[in-house]
Amino acid sequence: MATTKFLKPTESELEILQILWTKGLATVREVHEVLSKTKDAGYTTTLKLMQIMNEKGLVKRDDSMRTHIYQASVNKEKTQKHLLGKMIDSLFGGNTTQLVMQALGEHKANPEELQKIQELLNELKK
Amino acid sequence: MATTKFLKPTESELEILQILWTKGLATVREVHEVLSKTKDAGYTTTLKLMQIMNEKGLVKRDDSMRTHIYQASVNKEKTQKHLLGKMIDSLFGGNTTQLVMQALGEHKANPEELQKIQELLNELKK
DNA sequence: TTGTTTATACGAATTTGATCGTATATTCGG
DNA sequence: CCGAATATACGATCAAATTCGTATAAACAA
Repeated sequence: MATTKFLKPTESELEILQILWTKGLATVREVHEVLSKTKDAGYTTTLKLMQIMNEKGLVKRDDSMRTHIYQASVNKEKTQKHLLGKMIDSLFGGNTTQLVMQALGEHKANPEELQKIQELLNELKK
Repeated sequence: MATTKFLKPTESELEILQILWTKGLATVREVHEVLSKTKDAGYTTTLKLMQIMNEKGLVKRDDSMRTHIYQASVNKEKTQKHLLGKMIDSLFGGNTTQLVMQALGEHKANPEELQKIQELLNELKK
């Protein structure tokens, strides 16, 4: 079995993945357009990043046309899960509850969301 | 007011901060002793890291003796809060609920901890 | 057709983090 | 007192991430 090692995306790569996870398919220009709203970087910088991500296997691309079409090749939930686990270890000493409490305490959620969490909590209590 | 900009600790620095948060005061050797249990690095590497952290203001040290005594100079909760916020933004697109759900779903908590979360949830629902 | 725009490729410079060797000073054991 | 152990300082190297300039080719507009 080809055990695909998890490749930790860098900060910049994560920003690009976010965009690709949202858009599904996108060109470098489209990604760059979104990116440049919050970040100050040239077009070729974004291009290079995405080329490297392609080499690493973080994204796939269709280069059958002049303008290549990119998409994420790593799963969003898996990536979140993995990085979240790392943070729980490195920042909260493995204490998930503490992380949850901090997250809930600090960043307010609306009633609907609280309800969703409540439901999950009910499940877990059983 | 001197608005002290938040300095994002690196992975390695975070490991050292963890140890200092636990120990309170510690020498380079003590930190290194703990560190070397999980990490393979030479003594001078740890020393250098801590010196840099001192320059950055992440730690303070008492160098009135030959063997310097270090302590964290950044607050544990504040640091957790800050980095957690960054992760919510960069990895969960600002959606705190999603992070909480993933954290709870994936990493099991015991009944007592669930109870604590329940209490916080009750508070928030009001 | 011809010049402008838009694309990728590629290489190089820069920055940052991590690692370690070596120099030097101090302390300690005997 | 003297050699071994232990401490800090400092500079150099290495790798990874980021950034961008330039070359070149394709598409487009007039």
